[in-house]
Amino acid sequence: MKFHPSIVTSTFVSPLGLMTLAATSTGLAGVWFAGQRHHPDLVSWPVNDRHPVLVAARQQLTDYFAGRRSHFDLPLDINGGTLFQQSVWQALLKIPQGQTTSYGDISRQIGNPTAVRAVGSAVGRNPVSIIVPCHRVLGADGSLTGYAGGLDRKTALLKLERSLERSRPATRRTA
Amino acid sequence: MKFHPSIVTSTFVSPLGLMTLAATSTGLAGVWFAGQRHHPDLVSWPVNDRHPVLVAARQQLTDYFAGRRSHFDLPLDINGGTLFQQSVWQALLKIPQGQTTSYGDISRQIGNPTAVRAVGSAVGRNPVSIIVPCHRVLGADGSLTGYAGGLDRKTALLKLERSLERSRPATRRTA
DNA sequence: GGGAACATGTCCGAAAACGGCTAGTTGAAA
DNA sequence: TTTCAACTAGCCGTTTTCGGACATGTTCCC
Repeated sequence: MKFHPSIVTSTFVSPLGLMTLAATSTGLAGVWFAGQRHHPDLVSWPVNDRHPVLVAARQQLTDYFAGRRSHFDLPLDINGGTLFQQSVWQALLKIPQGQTTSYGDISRQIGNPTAVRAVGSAVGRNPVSIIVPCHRVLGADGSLTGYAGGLDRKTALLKLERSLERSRPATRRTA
Repeated sequence: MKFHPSIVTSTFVSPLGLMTLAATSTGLAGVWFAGQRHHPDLVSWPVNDRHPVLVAARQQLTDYFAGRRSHFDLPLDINGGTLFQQSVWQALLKIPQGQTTSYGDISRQIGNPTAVRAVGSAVGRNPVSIIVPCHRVLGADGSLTGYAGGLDRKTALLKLERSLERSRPATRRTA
C-alpha cells in the first residue's frame, strides 16, 4: 500500500495478538495482525490514537471479539489495489456473517471464472482484515487453504463467528 | 442412472417393504426396494401415481406377491448402463420363472466366459428388481452370495417363486 | 522486462481398488 | 477315502482416487 498523506495509525491488543489499525480522513484504511504477510511499512506512519474512526474501530473490534457484535459499521477507505483486487475485496464484503464461500465462487461472481488463483492472491492482500471478511473464503472442498495472518487465526475467527451465529436470535437463518 | 426428461415415479408397499417404481413414456424404467444399494436420487424425480405403466406394474407386482402371477407383461425401458451391463440384464430376462442360474453361466451366455466378477457387479446394478429377475442368480455352488436389496429379500423371492411353481398346473416342468 | 511464486479449481488420463465369482488346493476330521 | 471349510490366485468391468497440466492477475526479484 502506498503512503497516503493523511494516514494515521493506532495499535490494539486483541485476543489473537497485537493489531494495527490505519485510517485516512475518509475512513478505515487498514487492519493488520502483527506478523501478517503483505503488510506495509507500518513503522513510518504517524500514530494518532484519538482519530475518531480508529476509536470506533477499536471499540467495535473489542465487542466483536467479546461476542457482542457480529456486524461492523465503519466508513471504509480502501485506497490501493488494482481494479481486479478492488472487485475481489468488494465481493468479500458481500459474504454474510456466519457463512463461507470459496475462491471459485468469487471468481465466478466477479465475472472472471478462470481467474481462481488470482482471486487467491487478491484475497491474501486484503488490507482490512476481519472487517473485510477474507477469512470466510475456503477451498472448494471446505479446506482452510491459507490466511495471511496464519491459519490459527483464521480458524479462531470462523469459530467465533459460528458461535456468534448460534447465540443470535434465530431469525430466518439459512438452512 | 441418469436423469431422463420424461421420467416419473410412484411408490408401492410390498410385503418385503416399500418400493419405488419409475417409468418413462416408453416403459418401466426402474423398480427399487427401500434402502437398496446403487439406487439413484429418487427424491428429485416427479411423482405420478396414475402413469399407466406404473399402475399396471403395481397391479402385477401385487398379484405376484399374492401368488396369483408368475410372469410379468410390461413394456420395459432400461436406459442407463454400459453395453456390458445391458447384455447381462438381457440375459437375466431369459431365466425362466422358478429356475436359477449362476454368475458363471451368464458370463458364458454373453460370450465373455471369464468376466465372472464383472457379471456379479452388473447383476447388482440391475435397475428393475424382481421383473428383471436378478434374484435368480446364485453362486456356482448354489449359495446366495448377495443381493442389492438384502439377502433376506432374495431368499423370500426365491421361496415365493418355488411355491408359485408348485401350485401351478404341472405342465412339462423341467427336471 | 522476464520469470517465478502464490491462500485454487477444473479436466483428463492412468492406476488402483472394488465387487452379489470360481476353480483349484490344502489340511483336518469323520 | 471322502467331505468340507478355508484359503488362494486369477478373472474383468466399473468406480474412485491420484497426479499433472493448465488458466489468471499481481508482486517480487533479478
